[in-house]
Amino acid sequence: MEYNFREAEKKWQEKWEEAGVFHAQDNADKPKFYGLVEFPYPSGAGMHVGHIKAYSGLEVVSRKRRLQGYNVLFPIGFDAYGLPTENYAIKTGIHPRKVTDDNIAKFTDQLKRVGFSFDWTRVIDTTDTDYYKWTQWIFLKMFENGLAFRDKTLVNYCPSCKVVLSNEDSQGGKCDICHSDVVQKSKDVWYLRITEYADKLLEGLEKVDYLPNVKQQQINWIGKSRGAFVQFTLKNIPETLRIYTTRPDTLFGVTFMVIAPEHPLIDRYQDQIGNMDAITAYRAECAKKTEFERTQLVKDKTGVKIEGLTAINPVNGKEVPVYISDYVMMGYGTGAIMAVPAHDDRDYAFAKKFGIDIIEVIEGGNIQEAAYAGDGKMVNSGFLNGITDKQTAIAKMIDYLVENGIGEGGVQYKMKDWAFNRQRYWGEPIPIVHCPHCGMVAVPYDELPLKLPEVENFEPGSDGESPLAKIDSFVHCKCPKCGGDAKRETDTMPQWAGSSWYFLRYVDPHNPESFADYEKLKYWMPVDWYNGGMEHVTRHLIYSRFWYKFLYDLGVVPYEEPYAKRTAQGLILGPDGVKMSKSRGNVIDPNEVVDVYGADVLRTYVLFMGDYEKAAPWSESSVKGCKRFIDRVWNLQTILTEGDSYCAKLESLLHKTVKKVSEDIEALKYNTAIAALMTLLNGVYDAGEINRAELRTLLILLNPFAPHVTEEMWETLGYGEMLARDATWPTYDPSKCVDSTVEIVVQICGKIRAKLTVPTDISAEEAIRLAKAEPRIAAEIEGKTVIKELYVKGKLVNIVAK
RNA sequence: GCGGAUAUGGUGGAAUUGGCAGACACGUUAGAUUUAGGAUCUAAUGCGCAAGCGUGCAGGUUCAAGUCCUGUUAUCCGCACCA
Repeated sequence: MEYNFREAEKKWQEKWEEAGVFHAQDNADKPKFYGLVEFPYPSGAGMHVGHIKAYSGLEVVSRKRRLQGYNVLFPIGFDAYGLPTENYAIKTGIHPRKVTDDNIAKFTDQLKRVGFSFDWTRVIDTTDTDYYKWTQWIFLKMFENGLAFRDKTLVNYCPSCKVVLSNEDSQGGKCDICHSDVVQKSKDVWYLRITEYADKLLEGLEKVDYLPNVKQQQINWIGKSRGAFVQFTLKNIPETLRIYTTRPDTLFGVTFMVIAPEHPLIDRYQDQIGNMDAITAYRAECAKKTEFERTQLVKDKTGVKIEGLTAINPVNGKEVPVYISDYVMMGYGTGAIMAVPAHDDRDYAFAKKFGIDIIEVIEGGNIQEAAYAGDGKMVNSGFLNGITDKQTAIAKMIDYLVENGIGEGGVQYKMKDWAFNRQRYWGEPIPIVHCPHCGMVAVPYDELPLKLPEVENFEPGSDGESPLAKIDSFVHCKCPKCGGDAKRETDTMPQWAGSSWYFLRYVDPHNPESFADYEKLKYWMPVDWYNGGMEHVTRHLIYSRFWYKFLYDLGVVPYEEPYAKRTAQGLILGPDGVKMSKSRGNVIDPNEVVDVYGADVLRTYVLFMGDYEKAAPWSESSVKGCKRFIDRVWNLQTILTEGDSYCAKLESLLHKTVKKVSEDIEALKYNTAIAALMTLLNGVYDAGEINRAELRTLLILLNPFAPHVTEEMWETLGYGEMLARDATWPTYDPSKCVDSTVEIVVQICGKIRAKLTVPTDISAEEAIRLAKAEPRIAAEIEGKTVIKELYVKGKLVNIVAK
């Protein structure tokens, strides 16, 4: 009797939905488990198998938890604002709302066909007014608390998408969406002051269970450094030049200063600069370079000496020249540095090129050859001379700076404030009104949601203005404060906004009074386990932690961290071993796999194909292997016998399998969990029969991976109505995981010479005696001196003889 | 350049505290079944005719090393002139 997976899968998906078995119960008496997967962006291309792998991990954990008696929240939703949809709308003229709805319908259908146990009563859509009302609400709270502000600065601008991008969206000088070169542009933009939470984000990492490299990436991204600010007086100019350094201990080795091309000092003292023409020319040259060029041309240092500007080293009164160079960034520290060529590679390269003095202040390197960044004895350094410990020297110097009022210790972060707006249509409107009298005024809370107006043309303005700016009825409004004529903010929020708090809405998705009820949050939060892609570890994961911590400070969410545990799945590569992409044509559509082999096979394969955390190529023939496995499970019916307890032949194997599968699922080792189930299956066929009690255990263990076939067998064979609702996860007896006899190897000097079957609890003496009694071993040690004899319990006997 | 990871059969990948390397699959080969193909079942399958040799490479520690130590190479990922 062949297994009709098409019929069975459809049937069980409907039954689960009818019975509501995967609905999370609020405030239930059971222990809770909140498993979270990154909700998809509903693109027109539909899902690919990578999504399936990403969701299958916690799908298995969630199903197992339910069988273990947990109240499980395993939700799904759609992160639906974003550029691809908008660009598609521009191209086709179809409204993004329609595009989004169609795509969501497509994704929903695909997800349901795989049989994921999501709670479909809690689906959220970030473009839904009931949802983005609260996104706007959180933004206004940030605005109220000074965390959302507007500032004019150089921004990363994508000329192709016509949008301002955050640093995170323009890594490597390429637009994250269309991959064209990003240019620098001066613009008035919204920022979220994420830097204010830098320390909290850093400290919070100590309390959570994230993969080590996830933590490390966040630490690097935040990029905290300790150092000192130092004031250098300028000759003939009534102003000081403030610099940041991590090496205040090398202050005596300063031979020049460098300021960034955009440094404001230059504009203020143009008259006193002898070579303003050359400097203006250099600045123009730098402005032309994209961020990418500027950071890529690392090898070659360029710059211009500023004639007429001389700085005075505050620790020794020495006069040093000031240069302008683009190896110093305006956006980090103070945009000015003290250069110590003897002990910094970049300063060294610059000094060599411009023929500037190099003064050694730390012994240990050869400054004729290269800069020396290591430790050593301080020399040429006044009161620091003779110190050999860097930390002591730094501490002493900072004390000196403070005492003399010329500087202080300080910290800097690589992380910048978050550019929080896009000049685009398909995003949450920023609920702010610009009033000529009152300035920026928040839209009152009771007017939320501020709905996205209908427009005809989604194309952004040529100067990078939002399409909303063209809608008069939207733009013109009354100031909520003074009632006078005012204009609305026309920028929208970036793609990352909606995903920064979605996990909170799942807890209470239909609440009209607040983003989520505090008591429900207290029950469900924090997310027990969050799985997603490595690519979201520095952006989404930091942003959402920031929003959550802000809400925590407001007192509207409990607990300090949103996610207790974070893991990441590896990519599924194309059959050609390269990352799947439309352009390469190596994308695998999950629907096709479901059609041909069934959902259970797809689910099993994506978890069996390799280490869950590593990338692995798709292999059609390995999919067939999983198909064979499922069919062999189905065919167990042909050798089923009666029996309500494990028979002796399979007892130990069953206990071992329960242990292995239970433990491996928790450790993200789905591939070996499935391998253990295959081993069990092979064992059953070797035994030639399986009784009802044994099959029951096998079905439950396999259920999280292959829920349809196991349900179908559960019902057909009369175990009950519904496995997912009625079954209990099996337990194992550790004493039964051990066999009564074990095969050990006998080694001579570490080389295997014989194998021996002995009782598991054999004594060392007895094992060695038996080993020596083996004819082959006896022959080997004949005439030699036995130096050492070892017995490793249940493993081996090793006899060292000469 | 900095940080992190990885390296095991023809392929994907397994291997507690160091203790039988190659679990489980895929593929391949042979056989059975089948009109044929496919599917299924059975057996074999690291390399070598052998003694032996085998976990990127070179050393080291140990009775014993994929695992620990030192050095080195390659690949991948993240950050990248961050002072």
